[in-house]
Amino acid sequence: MQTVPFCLIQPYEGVMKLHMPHDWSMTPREAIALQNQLACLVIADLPLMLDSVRLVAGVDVSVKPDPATGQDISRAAVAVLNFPGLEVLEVARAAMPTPFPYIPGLLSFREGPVLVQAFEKLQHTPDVFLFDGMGRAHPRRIGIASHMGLWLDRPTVGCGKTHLLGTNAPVGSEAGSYSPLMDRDEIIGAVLRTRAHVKPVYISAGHRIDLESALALTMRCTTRYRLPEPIRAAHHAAGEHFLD
DNA sequence: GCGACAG
DNA sequence: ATCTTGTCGC
Repeated sequence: MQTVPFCLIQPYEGVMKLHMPHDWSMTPREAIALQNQLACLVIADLPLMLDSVRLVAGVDVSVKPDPATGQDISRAAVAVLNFPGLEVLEVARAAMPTPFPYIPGLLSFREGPVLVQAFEKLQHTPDVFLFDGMGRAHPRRIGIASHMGLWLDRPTVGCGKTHLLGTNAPVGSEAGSYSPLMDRDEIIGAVLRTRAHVKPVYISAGHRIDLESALALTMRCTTRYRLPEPIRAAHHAAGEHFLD
């Protein structure tokens, strides 16, 4: 009698429901038009009660050329950690040919498609997602964290490693210090020193969360390193391990 | 025209 | 993002 190795049994569909399906194949000009349409749906003034958070997800994508064909392959990883323990409970992955060039302001059209595939495999329903990139701190107020937040209909936070938009005063040297990130008269995010003696990160509300909650969550997800643990776990999973 | 520009 | 050598420090 044939038996299926237990470790190979994988449900085809996960438990996450996606709420904002739309086509990803479009020109940069059309992508900008779509962003302008979707931006008004983003909610960025909703407090998130951290005491009610049980699961936090980190999201990341790596791009590497296929050794054989040379074409770029995007690999997405979503790591689910318990909170506040920050132990990795699940890692969902997906891969596909990179569908869109890197254009500042249009990152979600490059990384969104493969991320959606990874979201569909999740066996947990995270209370909040941390993204490697911006949320509202974006020219049209809809960076990848906000855009994916609409698909997930769950709280999302943008945590970028470098600057995209906005101005800010110098950030204090103490862990937890931050300066508002301004675009004209609007607060679009904050530059946050997660640890002493490290470069600050760029935090912004993604969707269904406010900036204050995003900052507090980021600090409570950060332990020994500059970046919060969920993102580190996702980055690690998207980079090295690749068996799909 | 020139500089800036998430990952 | 990825490309890459050495180097400083626990």
